[in-house]
Amino acid sequence: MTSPEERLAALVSEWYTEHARDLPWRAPGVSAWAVLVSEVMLQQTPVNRVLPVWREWLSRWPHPQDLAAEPAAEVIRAWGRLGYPRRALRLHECARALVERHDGVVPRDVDALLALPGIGSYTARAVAVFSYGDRHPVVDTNVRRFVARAVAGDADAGPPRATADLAAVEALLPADRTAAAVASIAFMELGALICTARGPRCADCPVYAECGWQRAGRPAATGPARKVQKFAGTDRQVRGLMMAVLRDATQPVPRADLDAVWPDATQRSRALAGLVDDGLVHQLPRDRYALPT
DNA sequence: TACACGTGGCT
DNA sequence: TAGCCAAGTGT
Repeated sequence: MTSPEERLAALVSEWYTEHARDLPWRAPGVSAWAVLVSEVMLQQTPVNRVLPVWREWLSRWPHPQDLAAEPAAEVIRAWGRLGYPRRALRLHECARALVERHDGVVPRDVDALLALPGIGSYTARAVAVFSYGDRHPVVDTNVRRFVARAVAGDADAGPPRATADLAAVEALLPADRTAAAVASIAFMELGALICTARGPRCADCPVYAECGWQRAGRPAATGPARKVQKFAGTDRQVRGLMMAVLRDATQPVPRADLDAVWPDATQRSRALAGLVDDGLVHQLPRDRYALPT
């Protein structure tokens, strides 16, 4: 007897073994630290942009101790243009926490992982599953979309519901922990390559025949459209421009150099204050600024 | 719950 | 072209 849930997991897992991308953090023997770094870099960031930076980081800092020993400025510079540089700062803090609290070893326990800076519900479980092979539901945007379509029969996932989302994915996991880990990465990969947000490639989908959304006649999305983040003209754009100036500088930068990136003085002040408040920028004497030491 | 938080490629 | 989208987290 095969339940519909077991069948979904089996079909997607079989598809994965044949069609998975050959990504370096999936290679056998890759350390938990390397997996953790990849997961943080991949937060809201496309694979192709992460690849070169991840290789550089793991070559430079193969263990948490190596990153922990660096000044924050080096870490932020090495983050380059990956975006959301607070992630770099948190990864640095995470490395130091690993050294202080876990002897430099990435913990296997989800609650211990959750207690680390920059590690949330997704990343904690991703590390426990993809690195240690344990059985936990791993819920990212790809998995939520796949479950919404294949199981619920909706066009898209609704707003995140942490507890319900975890339960919905848990219900799809095979009992065996190794099979569950494969299913978890397979759901993500299917969402990334086939069950995509725009233009899903349903003709190539291993679940086509049992997909709830197909069976329902591919109904259109119902709820309000997900609001897309504005960027042009926002503080985030100003922060990004200022960070680019500071990354490229070899000496502390006068305020005037940061002011040059944006015309509106009120917005400049707010952006810079935010960067200082976040710990991404240090204010020095004589109104000069630099990346944190 | 809703919002802030970078960057760049794609349609 | 302008908007959409990409393996989320913290507050």
